[in-house]
Amino acid sequence: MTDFDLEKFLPYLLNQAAEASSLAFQQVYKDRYGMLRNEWRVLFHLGIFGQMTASDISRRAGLHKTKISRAVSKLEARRFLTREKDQHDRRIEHLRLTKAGKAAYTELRDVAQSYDAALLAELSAYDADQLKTMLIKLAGRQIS
Amino acid sequence: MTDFDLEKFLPYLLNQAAEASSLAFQQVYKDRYGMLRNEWRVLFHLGIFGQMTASDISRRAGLHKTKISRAVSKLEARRFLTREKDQHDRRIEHLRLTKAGKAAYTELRDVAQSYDAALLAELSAYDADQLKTMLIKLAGRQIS
DNA sequence: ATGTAATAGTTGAGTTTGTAACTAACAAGC
DNA sequence: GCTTGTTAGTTACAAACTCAACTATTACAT
Repeated sequence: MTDFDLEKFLPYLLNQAAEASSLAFQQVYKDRYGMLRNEWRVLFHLGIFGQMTASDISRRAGLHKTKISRAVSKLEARRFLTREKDQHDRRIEHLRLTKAGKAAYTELRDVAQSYDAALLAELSAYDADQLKTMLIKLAGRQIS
Repeated sequence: MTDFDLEKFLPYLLNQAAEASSLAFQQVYKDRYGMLRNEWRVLFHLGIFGQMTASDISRRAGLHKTKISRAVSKLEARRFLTREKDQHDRRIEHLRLTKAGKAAYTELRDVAQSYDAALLAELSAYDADQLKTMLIKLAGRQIS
């Protein structure tokens, strides 16, 4: 009956690794900031790139626009970001972190950095680099 | 503002890679068999290991028991598996694939195998092996 | 200018998931 | 025997996701 090694099937294995490696970080943004995964992602995009529109984030993160829309609403309600209508195209909203949003981002970014380092600690620097290169190759898509 | 490389943050990167690499396979089990992710996983566990209990699968797959419970119900409704109460401990149900379940498993397993091969085609055999070893290390968890 | 298509973003209905509480059966101590 | 605790599995309710439809605005073709 043992004819297929599920644990080595890449989509499965990647999911296991992704969930396991997200767990501890999730505790932080969830328990400490009451954020969801998509909210954290939006926060980081704005923290890193500054002003962006919802569509920009959607394209960059590979997240559906409804997820962005709801995440933005939540973050706005918590006063972590502000919206500003574009002067020339009034369909567009420019999003930007507030002071509180930036503070949250900075703190979470620091957590992320040390957490990432801890995750990679078991690997050699060379292996870590190889790993990320291969993962980037595998991630090379765009969902919608 | 560019002080953190989100695309190289391991939990994020792993999620992106996992989603991208699951996409095409998902089409198959979803569109062709109307299955969800957890149903597919349960099917595979039973296909590979033969008779198991829900708890066995839960421990092995790192899936919460409610997910297993629901997946098992669906698969049973579709006549892909049968339940049999244990003689000595009547809390326990032994799960087993039906003929139809085995057929579905076999077909999906073949799809999975060639899909996995296709995913890894861009990598050298050595790299592929390295990748899986590292992912297994990162996945070394147990969620509940 | 006017009709058609495309883009930005939101909303709603149905589905799936998460969390906790629940039933049922066994186990262990007294 | 009883009480208490543990394990197997299900269910209920709220939260989150999916997908399609919707509004508003801009772009483009005739």
